[in-house]
Amino acid sequence: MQSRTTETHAVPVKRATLAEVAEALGVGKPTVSRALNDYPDISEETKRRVREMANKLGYVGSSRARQLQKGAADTIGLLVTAASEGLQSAYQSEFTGALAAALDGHGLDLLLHAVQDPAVEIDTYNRLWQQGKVDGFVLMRTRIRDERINFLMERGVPFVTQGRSDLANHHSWIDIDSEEAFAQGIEFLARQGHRCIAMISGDSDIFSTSLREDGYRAGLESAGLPYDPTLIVPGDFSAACGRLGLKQLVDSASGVTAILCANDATAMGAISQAHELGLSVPEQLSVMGYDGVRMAEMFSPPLTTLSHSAAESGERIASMIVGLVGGDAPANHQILLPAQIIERRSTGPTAKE
Amino acid sequence: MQSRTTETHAVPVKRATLAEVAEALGVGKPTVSRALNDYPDISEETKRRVREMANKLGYVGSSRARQLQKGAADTIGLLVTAASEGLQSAYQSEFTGALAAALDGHGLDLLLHAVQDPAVEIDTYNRLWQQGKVDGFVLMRTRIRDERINFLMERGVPFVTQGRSDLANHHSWIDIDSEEAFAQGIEFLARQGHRCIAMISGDSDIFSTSLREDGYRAGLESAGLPYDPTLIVPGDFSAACGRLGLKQLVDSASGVTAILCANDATAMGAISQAHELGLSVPEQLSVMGYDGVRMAEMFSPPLTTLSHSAAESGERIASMIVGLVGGDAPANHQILLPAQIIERRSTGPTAKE
DNA sequence: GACAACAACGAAATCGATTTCGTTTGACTC
DNA sequence: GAGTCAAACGAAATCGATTTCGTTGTTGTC
Repeated sequence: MQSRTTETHAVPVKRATLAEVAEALGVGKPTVSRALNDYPDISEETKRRVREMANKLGYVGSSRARQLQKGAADTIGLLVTAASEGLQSAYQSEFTGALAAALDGHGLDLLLHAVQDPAVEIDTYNRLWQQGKVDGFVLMRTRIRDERINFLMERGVPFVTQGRSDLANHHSWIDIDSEEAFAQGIEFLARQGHRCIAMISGDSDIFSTSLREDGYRAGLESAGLPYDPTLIVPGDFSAACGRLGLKQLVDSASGVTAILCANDATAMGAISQAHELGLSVPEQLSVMGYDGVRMAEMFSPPLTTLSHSAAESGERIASMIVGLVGGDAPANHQILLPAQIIERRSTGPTAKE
Repeated sequence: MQSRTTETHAVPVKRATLAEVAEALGVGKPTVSRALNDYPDISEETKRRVREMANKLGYVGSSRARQLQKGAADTIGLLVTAASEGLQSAYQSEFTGALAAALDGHGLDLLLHAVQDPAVEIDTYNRLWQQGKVDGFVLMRTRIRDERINFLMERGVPFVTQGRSDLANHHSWIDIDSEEAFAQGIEFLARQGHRCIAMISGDSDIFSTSLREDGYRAGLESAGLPYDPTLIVPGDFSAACGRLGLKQLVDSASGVTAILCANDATAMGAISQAHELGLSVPEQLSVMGYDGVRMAEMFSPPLTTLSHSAAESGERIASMIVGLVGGDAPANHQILLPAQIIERRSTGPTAKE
């Protein structure tokens, strides 16, 4: 590693204030403020002059002062936890990007905070809210008995979750109908002739995990296949657990010919391990993922997956949180989006061995 | 899609103010403020009482008011552009997560903004700065003649770039010694017997791209291999360009036996395409990536790559921007970090055909 | 011509914490 | 006991925009 220093030549440029614009124009501050905010009691002529001068002086209102007075930060908070891999997770980062883009469309900024120690998670939500740095939150990966939700609801903090929760009827959320999606995934595999289909699941404390497992069971049932609890192997949405899970399934010689994974990362890990064990996908083993992250398409083999749009989720959540913060939406709003199968080459008809 | 609404039961809890704490204690506001900020001219006894009461009242200072008075936002801005795939890029999202975590350690928050239209990119930097929403910026993916750098330098806005630039001597940056890394990558491949090594490169307007190509050439030279310009195929750091690039190299029947890609995403795309064309990796073709993203390990085959730590880059950039913003560091600071080869299974000795 | 009604704009208060500049109290000196 | 000095604390100003509440002119009406 090399490291060095050089001189800096920065010449700070001071920012123009509203008072300066007012003085330059020989009018009062309220006039400038209202003209810029397009109030009806300012004449068109004055508004024009004010806008012109503001422009000329390169005036951009201080959001600090504005926030203090108006009580709004025009910022939404998003906390990612190391435990859920944070932005390491492809889906979560795609969603985060989409959310940031969508919020921008509403004039809001996104405050991203990495929570390292789970013990201070709630404190961080509290601090950001109390400090007035954010007007509300977006929560990813809702958990079973999610204390964040209780905490925020208790103090009336606006928030929208990506994923349902135990208290789903009492707050705003957006979610993918993963139960239905997993059921369809199983039926799809069954139609291809698979009789013994396993699932590598997600963290047991994530709310959505049980929904996905329910879908797995429902799919099995509607396909007329027996349900064997040992065929659901626990995981944590990581690629690593996909490797482990696959090895375990193969070692147990359960006769599995297809595996539906809790998400794409896990599916990729499973495939990677399968290759390592000399199993070819999909000839000897079909693997299906969930989420439809972009990388899935570039995987080898390209991943068959239950896809849903991070962009759409992001946009809808943005609208919802804007409504909540703005107070236009006194009631909670809940949206369930469907996922759809994208068939690629990690799945195929079962081999006749 | 389903959508519904339910009633909300939120009971807003008002936040305690400094004045309230002062009154509850029967002391003046300045006393509370200074006690909480641990000023020396407040007696220990008073500090204790103030802290106690503040705690009891659940007082958390409004950062809005604090910002207005102190002129600092305790927030660093990071803009991701759609053009550079933003958080779609595994490396960029890993880095972003690491940066957020590191900033947290310094008591700063990260403001993430997605720039959709390149035309308003500079405006956005300007707005965030003028509004006082951020104290400084971190720039990713520096470009050749990067106007963001000129803009920020001109107005004395604190910033640190991840990647050098034309003005590298005049601002703070952190970068990976990609030239050296690529040279070593080529030498590594050459040692395995490869004589015809291609490169799938990155966007030509990204500063680092030329460095990587220089490294490629330097490696060729030190390995005593001839340089053929047609063996550098242009790309854009995406997986898609990896697919295209590989196809092009194969079609041209150039006799290439190894490919060094501009980053891991491109390498994965290339491998995926190779498989599709019936080429086995690494038996018939070796592919090496750059960055060392976590997914690379789970790929099939696991990717040999020139790895460097996003976490370390994030931490160092955080320290640098903190220094700049705090003014402790009047001079620029520049750090060059090394990358190292992680040999996995996407590379191997050249086949004797 | 007196008075209501309205349009257009300003002075001053406000948001909540920090800072500047004193003031008070007590200890200590000679 | 007057005078010095430091420790401990407060009143008021400050940051910059917004809001409240008037205050000016103007127009319109009878």
